[in-house]
Amino acid sequence: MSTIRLLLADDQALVRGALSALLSLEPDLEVVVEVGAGDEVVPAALEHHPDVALLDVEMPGMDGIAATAALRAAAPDTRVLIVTTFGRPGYLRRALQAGASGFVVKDTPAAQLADAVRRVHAGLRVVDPALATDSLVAGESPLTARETDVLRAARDGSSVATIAARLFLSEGTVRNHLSSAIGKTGATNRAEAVIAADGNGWL
Amino acid sequence: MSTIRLLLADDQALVRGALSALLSLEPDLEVVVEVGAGDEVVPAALEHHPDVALLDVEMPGMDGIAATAALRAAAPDTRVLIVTTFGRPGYLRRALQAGASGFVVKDTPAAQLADAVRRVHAGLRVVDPALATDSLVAGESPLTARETDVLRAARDGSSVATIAARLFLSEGTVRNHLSSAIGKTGATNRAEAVIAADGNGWL
DNA sequence: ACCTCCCCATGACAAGTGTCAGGGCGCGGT
DNA sequence: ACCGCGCCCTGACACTTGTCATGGGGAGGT
Repeated sequence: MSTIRLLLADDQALVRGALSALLSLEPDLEVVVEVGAGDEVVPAALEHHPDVALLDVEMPGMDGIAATAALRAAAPDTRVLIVTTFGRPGYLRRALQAGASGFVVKDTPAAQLADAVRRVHAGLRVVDPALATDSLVAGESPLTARETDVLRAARDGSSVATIAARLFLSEGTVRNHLSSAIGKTGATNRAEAVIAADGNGWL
Repeated sequence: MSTIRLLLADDQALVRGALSALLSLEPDLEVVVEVGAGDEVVPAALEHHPDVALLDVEMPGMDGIAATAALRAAAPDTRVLIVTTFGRPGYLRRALQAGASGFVVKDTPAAQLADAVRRVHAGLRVVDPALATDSLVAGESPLTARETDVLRAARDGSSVATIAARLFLSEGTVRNHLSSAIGKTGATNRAEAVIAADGNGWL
């Protein structure tokens, strides 16, 4: 049986190189290509035909979730394993919806990573069990599209006026959306709502 | 000449293991102990006498800066190389003040890490050049102790009343400190001030 | 002794924010 | 045809927030 060919995507070069070194210790695994941005994933996959792609969620250009969807469409034979820092419940759900076969957070023991890769390659699903339950309780985002937009625009501390200008809305509308989002997130406050929604991976 | 003995501290097990694998590829480097929390650094160092300690800044328990200071006091022969995700200017300055010999961000090429370790071991200082200039322009925190406290308490989106209660201050005083911090950070707004100060590593 | 800076506080005003009731438009499902 | 829901808007009200003037107390430097 031949080796499992891997694509590695992470924006931090040091982590990327380190993971590559770690995985290369396994005789049945081989890193065939490394990239540092989401939009390099598909071209690299088309050129090197990896069996499994390890993607970080936080990346410049295109994030790991979008890259997953793009990769599934362009190279359906390549399975996707998400490897990320943050165990945001929403990330897991969205990653699986986008077609990922596995989801591992970066504080799982190093020894398990190679196993996860092999399982994904074998067609199994790999999901952090603790995270899976969190994902169920947190569920899907209760926010409407517009509420999400407005909240996202509020992340940098912008005022209502600025948000309204950026989204071409009236200030009153922005405040209504914010108020509604605050209610849905159980916050009392714009800043709290942003933190809550972001923590659940809803933004 | 014998090998350089390394201590590795990072809260993400996967990254820790991966860095260990990467460094172990170098014949002159040897990872003798790995820890996942800041307060485990000193005990581990006392037991294993590493030549160089690689510390992450963001860690549970004690952060990498505090761990650096503690390590310098407890084991002066061990040199410290900070390896961190965020190139916050304030981090660099505070790390060097705490006695670190080097400062590397995680998106530097993997090949350079081993070099950085060797230089630190040789007694040289290793500092990301781009970061060094940023650190100069950003400089030291202009915030007073109290302003820092208040801003830190405001990070989670708390209201003035909550902050005041938590810090045993009057609401008016909290607002004065906030207003002053907003002015100093060039923000127009509490949320912006938090982001700006945090981005500079002042919190 | 004096000055400066930080700390804490008060009171008052203007601006920004969160909430609510109301109404119009469009879309999809019963 | 009707209803529910998301979206956009208005106007009004109460509350929070940011700013400013002002003042007292303490620590440190000249």
